[in-house]
Amino acid sequence: MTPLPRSFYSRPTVTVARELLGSILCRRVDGLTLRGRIVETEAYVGEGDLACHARAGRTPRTAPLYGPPGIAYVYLTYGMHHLLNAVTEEEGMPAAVLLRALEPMEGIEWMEGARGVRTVHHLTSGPGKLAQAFGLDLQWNRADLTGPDLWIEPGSRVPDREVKTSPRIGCQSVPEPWATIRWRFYVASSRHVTPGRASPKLLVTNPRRIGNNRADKRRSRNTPGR
DNA sequence: CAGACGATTGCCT
DNA sequence: GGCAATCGTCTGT
Repeated sequence: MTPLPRSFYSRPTVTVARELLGSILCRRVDGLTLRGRIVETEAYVGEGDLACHARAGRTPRTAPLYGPPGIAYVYLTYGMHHLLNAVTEEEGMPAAVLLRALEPMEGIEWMEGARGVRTVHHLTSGPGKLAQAFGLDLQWNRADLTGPDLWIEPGSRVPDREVKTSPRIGCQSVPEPWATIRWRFYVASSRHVTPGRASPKLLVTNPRRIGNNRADKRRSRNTPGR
């Protein structure tokens, strides 16, 4: 099929994150094509976004974020998981869309071999899982997403009523408003979106009780800055 | 050059 | 729900 053109990525990152839902991530490998429908994404937008790696400016690791739109930004996290991003906006503007979940379509056996699992709903339901299922590692950093080895092609458009948003997963420790801005996009009806992790104890406090008990009131008196 | 830290996952109780 | 795994990258000495 025809890959999405570079101009697709050369737009506001939040728009690209929304529009990538329903598109198909593809890789040509071992004489076959892997395909998965994108059902979950997150936008990371520039040095001012304190959840974005570019918050520290241009470093050897973040350099691809400053590169041309339509290339891959792949990095290793927790020493073992690779995460795949599509670089967006014009060259020089560090921003990207993190691919968080796919629905496997083609090459499922190959993905199962790469993942070491056979349960299809655990194959690509997470950013680390989908990179592993597609055999992507640091060697794919800066790879051209307009093909011919790795590319994203148009799928069927996901209607607005199917698209939901939430804060980005794993960004709860960054300063506001970046922790709660709803820059995660996912297909509501998909069973392949990530379940997400339970929030840390202090953040799951019943909202009706925040600031409504003695301990909280004493705390706020003693530490007015918080 | 030592030390801290993840845009996560899977296994444990 | 808790927590360990594991290493590239960044920071500060």
